[in-house]
Amino acid sequence: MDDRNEAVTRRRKLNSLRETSNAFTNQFKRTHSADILQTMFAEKTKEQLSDDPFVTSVAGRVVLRRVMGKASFITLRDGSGTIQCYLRKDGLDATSYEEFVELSDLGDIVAVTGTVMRTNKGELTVEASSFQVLVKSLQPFPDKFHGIEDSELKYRRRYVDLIANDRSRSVFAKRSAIVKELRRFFDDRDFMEVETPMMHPIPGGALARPFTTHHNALDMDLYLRVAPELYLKRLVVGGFERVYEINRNFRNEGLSTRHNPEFTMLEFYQAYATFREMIALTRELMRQLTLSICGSSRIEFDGQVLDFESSPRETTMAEAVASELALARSNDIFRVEILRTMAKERSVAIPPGAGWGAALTALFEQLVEPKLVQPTFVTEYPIEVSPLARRNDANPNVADRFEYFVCGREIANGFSELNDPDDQEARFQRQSELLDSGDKEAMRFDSDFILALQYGMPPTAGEGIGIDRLVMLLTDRTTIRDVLLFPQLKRAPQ
RNA sequence: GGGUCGUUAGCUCAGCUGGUAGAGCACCGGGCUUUUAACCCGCGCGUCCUGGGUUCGAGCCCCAGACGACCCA
Repeated sequence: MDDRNEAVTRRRKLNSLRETSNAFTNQFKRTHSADILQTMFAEKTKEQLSDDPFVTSVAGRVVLRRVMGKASFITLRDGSGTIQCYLRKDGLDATSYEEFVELSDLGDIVAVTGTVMRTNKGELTVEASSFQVLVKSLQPFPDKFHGIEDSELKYRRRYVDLIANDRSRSVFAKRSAIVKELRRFFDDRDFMEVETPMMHPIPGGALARPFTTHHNALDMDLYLRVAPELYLKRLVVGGFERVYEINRNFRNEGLSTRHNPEFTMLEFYQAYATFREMIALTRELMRQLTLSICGSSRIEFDGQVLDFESSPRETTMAEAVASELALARSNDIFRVEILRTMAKERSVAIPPGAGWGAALTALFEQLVEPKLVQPTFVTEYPIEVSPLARRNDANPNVADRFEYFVCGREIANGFSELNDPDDQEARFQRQSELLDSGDKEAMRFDSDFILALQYGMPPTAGEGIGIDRLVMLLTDRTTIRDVLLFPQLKRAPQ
């Protein structure tokens, strides 16, 4: 029967509304948001409210609806929170109460004008003197208790998820707060926010496969950026000594609980600093962020308590891998044949042309990373896997670089920047050889960047922090899709 | 790319050994003027993801595919 089909009955109700009024009016003016009312009258008793009536106009989506014959309660949600409304047949004109009972539904956006009261159970409520449907919702409303559980529906129709699930709303509110807090942190330290190109003629700044596109008027292939790094360093050459950018990167890779093809990255660069200062800055940033966003520098993630107050652990990559492999002789960690043997024994895949550095890194990523639960800084990354980082003065095989891990996840990557144009040129050369031999993640030779370094870049340190993973950490979400408003999915069936 | 699990009413989910498809909420009808996931009575509204196959008979078994989740690479 059609009259049991909710979409049809809602459509019928809309038609009735169209007959008597402007069904999609924009003439209503609300005077208060839900949270303003809740704070204004938080301390007022039922008696105080009835002795001193306060008239208000509110509007929002009907998220709960309880009709009891000649009186009803609805809960409205607006952008700020919720407020209950009480509608009595005697308190409204007959047509308004009729419109409420017969033509409004869960999910409609409605307006209520009335006086603020408190119910017998103590809930702040607007007692309606007028009621109006502002927007008729034509789609059935999700389960009022369970909301939307189906992950596919959640991601494809995020708006429904946001309407139905408090948890989702709060994750994205927190995400916004985190980004705001990051800006404040860097602004307070005299960093300047900049925007650099998203479309690069030569992709660079990270070991990753880029997306390609084409500019018609210029008849020119372009790449969506994999990182802003090389442009930000050009700005440091130009004299902006502290810059940061929060923006999207694009990497043409698979999807997983930790990877989305487009993701948000914070990168910042500070002249006359070294990676040591970046480590200190990161530590302070994390302490402040956890405190302001989560209310404590001890937070829970995936069932584990993480401590951002105590001094973070620090280790070198070689130390970490050596201790994991329990090597008999300490020098073995520097011998690539030994590493290859150990990798084979533990079925760790080592890339074909890998030297010592790439082999060590592969072992590290697969054996050590997942075990770094408490905040940990890992230093002395091999030069082989660090084509843009400054060579260590004492050990030319490693870079003045660190990565920061929490709960087995890489949160940040920073280093003292390579500002020797000749060394950079040699590193690019090596990368383009790798590219030619089929490594799709290798970097391209960027001669304009070399030119920039030839003008002279002050000694500088820089760092990148993956915002999505940071948000996951601070909102206790184990999948990146839960912190992206519109995560990438396959094409919907049919 | 590989493995495992899932897809049943608008939503959340049951469905036995293969035998005419179920619940709660929502919807629809009735009652109810301070409710709180309101409650009470009545009503089950369906492309069982898609396409093949086996069978007298398939939501269930087999094959292929789509989408999703998790794990691995």
